[in-house]
Amino acid sequence: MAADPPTRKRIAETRSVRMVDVARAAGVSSITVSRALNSPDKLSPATLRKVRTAIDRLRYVPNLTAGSLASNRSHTIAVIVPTISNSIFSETIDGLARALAPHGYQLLLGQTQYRLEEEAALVQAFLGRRVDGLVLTGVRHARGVRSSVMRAATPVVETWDLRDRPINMLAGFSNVAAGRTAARYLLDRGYRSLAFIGGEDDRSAKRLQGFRDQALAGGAGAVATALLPSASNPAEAGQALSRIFASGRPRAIFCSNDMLAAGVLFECARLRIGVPGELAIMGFADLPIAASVEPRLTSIQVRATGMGMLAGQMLLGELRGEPPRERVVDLGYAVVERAST
Amino acid sequence: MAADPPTRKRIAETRSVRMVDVARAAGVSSITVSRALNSPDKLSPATLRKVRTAIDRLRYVPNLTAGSLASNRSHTIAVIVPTISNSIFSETIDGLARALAPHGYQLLLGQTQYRLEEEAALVQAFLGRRVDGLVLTGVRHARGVRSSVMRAATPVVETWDLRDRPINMLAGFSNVAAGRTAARYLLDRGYRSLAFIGGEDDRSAKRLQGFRDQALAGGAGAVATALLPSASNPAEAGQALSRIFASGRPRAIFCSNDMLAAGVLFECARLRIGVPGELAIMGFADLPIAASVEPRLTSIQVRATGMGMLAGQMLLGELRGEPPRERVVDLGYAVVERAST
DNA sequence: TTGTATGCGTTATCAG
DNA sequence: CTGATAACGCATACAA
Repeated sequence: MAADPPTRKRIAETRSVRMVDVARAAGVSSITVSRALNSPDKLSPATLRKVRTAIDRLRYVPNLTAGSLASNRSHTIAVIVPTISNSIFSETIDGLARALAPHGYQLLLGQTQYRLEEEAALVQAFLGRRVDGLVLTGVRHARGVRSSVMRAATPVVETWDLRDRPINMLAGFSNVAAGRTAARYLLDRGYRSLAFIGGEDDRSAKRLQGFRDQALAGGAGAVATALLPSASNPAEAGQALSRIFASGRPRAIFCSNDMLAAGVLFECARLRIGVPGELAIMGFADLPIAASVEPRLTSIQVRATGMGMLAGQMLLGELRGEPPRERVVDLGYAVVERAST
Repeated sequence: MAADPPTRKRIAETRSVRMVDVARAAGVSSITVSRALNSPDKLSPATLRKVRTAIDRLRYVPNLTAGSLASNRSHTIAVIVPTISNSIFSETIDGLARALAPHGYQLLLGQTQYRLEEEAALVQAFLGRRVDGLVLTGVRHARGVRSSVMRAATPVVETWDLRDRPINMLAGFSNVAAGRTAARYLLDRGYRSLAFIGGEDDRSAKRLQGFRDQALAGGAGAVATALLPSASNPAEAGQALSRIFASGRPRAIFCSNDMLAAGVLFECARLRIGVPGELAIMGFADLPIAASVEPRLTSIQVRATGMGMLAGQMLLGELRGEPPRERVVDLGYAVVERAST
């Protein structure tokens, strides 16, 4: 009893029920118990019943650690994200979890707080745990990550960005192209002076790059820019707006995350700035909140959940030994036009 | 090389580098390598250097699965939440991860989708993995959960609610009392007809219960109520508001989550309903968005992150063998008054 | 400070 | 369909 130290001690000293104990109770060998658990169809119904009865009676809980060591399969997938607090990533994790759960795979979670060295340390730790697969965020990694993963021959899926030669597999989209599309969309609607609010991370930087390139190409001037450390706090985005206003009044603003866009929208409400009349706002990711605020936010939809599910399916396929049809899947993105632009 | 099937096969057939290999290369025994990894201060500087050189040269990655089996310590904590998509829970997970990371513990994540049987299955799976600790959401569990956990003598912390006799430890607050406080707060400000929008889960139900009890005791009539399956989608909250309006116009509404409160606020903007002039809105959890919307939301702050951190500290203490000072910690809650009421 | 012997609980292999 | 035996790779206990 965990709540009761003396009792607990007694139990801890009692050796826990093992497979052989079940085997003895059922009058079979321990390998038969193993099969009852892992491939029940290989046993006769009678034996199976005996074993299951013994398992229930002894309340046997198989030690999966021992199983992992023996079989060299941990039935564990690790996912590494910058932070779980940014809902774009929790959506991806949710999708991944949903894809894996029916197959009995468990999820190990690691957060880098947007620091590459942290990612490298996590990868090392997860490889030590002999995870069966790895899901990474982004395509830029600390040196050593790529080679460690490849040496371990662990299947990996990179997400949330695109490139030609992934470590192993990739399910993502082009952030640069998405940024370009945002600029083109705004330019097409006649907005000439543009601004950008986003995070400091690699992917946000790429969206900015695409946005800026297209703005220049389209004849708009320089893009007023504010970069935030946290990347998803709406209040900070509101403050960033003031900083941008300090050096001029853009006609439209693109935010690299809907939470930031929402923060900008709320700040406009406080400042009595009409949206989209005086300032058009465009978000990114198409989170639930984008469709809920007033006016509803135009956004770029990126299928965060789908990315997680696809990553899961790619890993499962690889683990089953099926060669994947495509190692790089570009899930694309789509402009969702609403009232804010 | 994961990207290259033939090579991969070759590597898979090559036996991976083990501790003995490092030991041989360094001219020591394997236990010395083990100590270099786990208790380096017990080795002479010279030996330590030799071993580390060998580790680097051979690119040795310790097999933590084998270590877990031998030491009966997995350095793994499992956390089970209804869903990671609800940011109140991702905050708690974040706090937990932050508390554990410096101590080398990894996090296993399980989602129940608000289903108790799912929780029971996850607990079973995690106990099989011999996690060193378990963090559960809420105090209501499927039958068998309590006894399984106690039999395994695995430290466990329940969160997000309160009760006298936890399975083992608890870091939470009283949802019933929080609901009462919300009602009292609104009644004190003269709002007489009250409404509630929340989820269908146990904790939301308790907030409603407290809210309703206090409303009755305070002389307000029946509480118009809408229960949502998803518990955190702002658009659904907006629709729920219409349903409530169908049977009358409350003067104030309490939402069991700030995301829902925000959705109600946005719907009011669309319907041109003044907040708080015509309808006062009160949220729950004090998420970042509460302080960002216009008008800013009055909310009940519950320290979601702190709950996770405390849960982590309680587990770490227990794992170090320190008897906890308190098995039940009530983290309380606080009304954060803003412009929406 | 370092080493030896042994066990952790399961699954793979091969045999029957 | 069932079983005997040998790994799996590391840590603990004890010894030197």
